[in-house]
Amino acid sequence: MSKDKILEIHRIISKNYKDLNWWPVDSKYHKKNQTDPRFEIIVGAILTQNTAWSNVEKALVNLKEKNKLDIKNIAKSDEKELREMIKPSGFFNQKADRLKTISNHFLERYGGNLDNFFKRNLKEIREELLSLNGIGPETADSILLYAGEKPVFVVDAYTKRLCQRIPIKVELDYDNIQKHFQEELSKQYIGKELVQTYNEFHAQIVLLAKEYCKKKPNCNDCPISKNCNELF
DNA sequence: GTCCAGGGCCGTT
DNA sequence: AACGGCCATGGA
Repeated sequence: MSKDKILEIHRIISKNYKDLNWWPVDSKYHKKNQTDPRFEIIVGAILTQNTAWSNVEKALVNLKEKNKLDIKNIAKSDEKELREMIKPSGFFNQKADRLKTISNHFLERYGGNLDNFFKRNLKEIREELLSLNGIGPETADSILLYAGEKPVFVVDAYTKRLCQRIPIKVELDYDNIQKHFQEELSKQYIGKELVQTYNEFHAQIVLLAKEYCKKKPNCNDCPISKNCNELF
């Protein structure tokens, strides 16, 4: 077996999971209300922290009903009301704080214009996101990749579990896993294609992990079982 | 009733 | 630096 299996695994699961409409946003809503669809992704990235997406969707519906999928409107909204709206997504007290924090940040530093934020240097804006209370590495990178279309690979609990079972030969902490994926994938892709590959591959890993590489794994029929040392 | 979900923070070792 | 407890809802 080759010393790293990332590219091979990517090749295989790309066949199984195609044309993923990952991180869908409500374009109609944003068109009608003249809001920035990237902010919906940012809100979703915070709301989905350790939370099922189905619960996040309920919160997003509530936010849309009151036109809160907007930086200024969250920044000036009543926090109690905000908590109520995002309640279905769980951890609603801290998440309301986090939405406030990031909205205030974008409003104060960038006049609420995300172009002004995203056009800056990648390392700088990643550090800036990480400096905000409630924005850790996965949330920051989800924002950078899915909202900012930056070449950043998102590592989540699914990715870690997969790496542990395959296994890959790097320490299983966030930075090392990310570095490994980025080194391997950037051998094959550059520029916009690389961004698109990071985007889809993360989504593909989530689907694979939900279907097969679950906590209680389903190795039967798993498309990458031959590339994996784990056998259940 | 139990387990789990597209994490992150904080306090204790 | 590493680890455990905590945050909370809703679906399986």
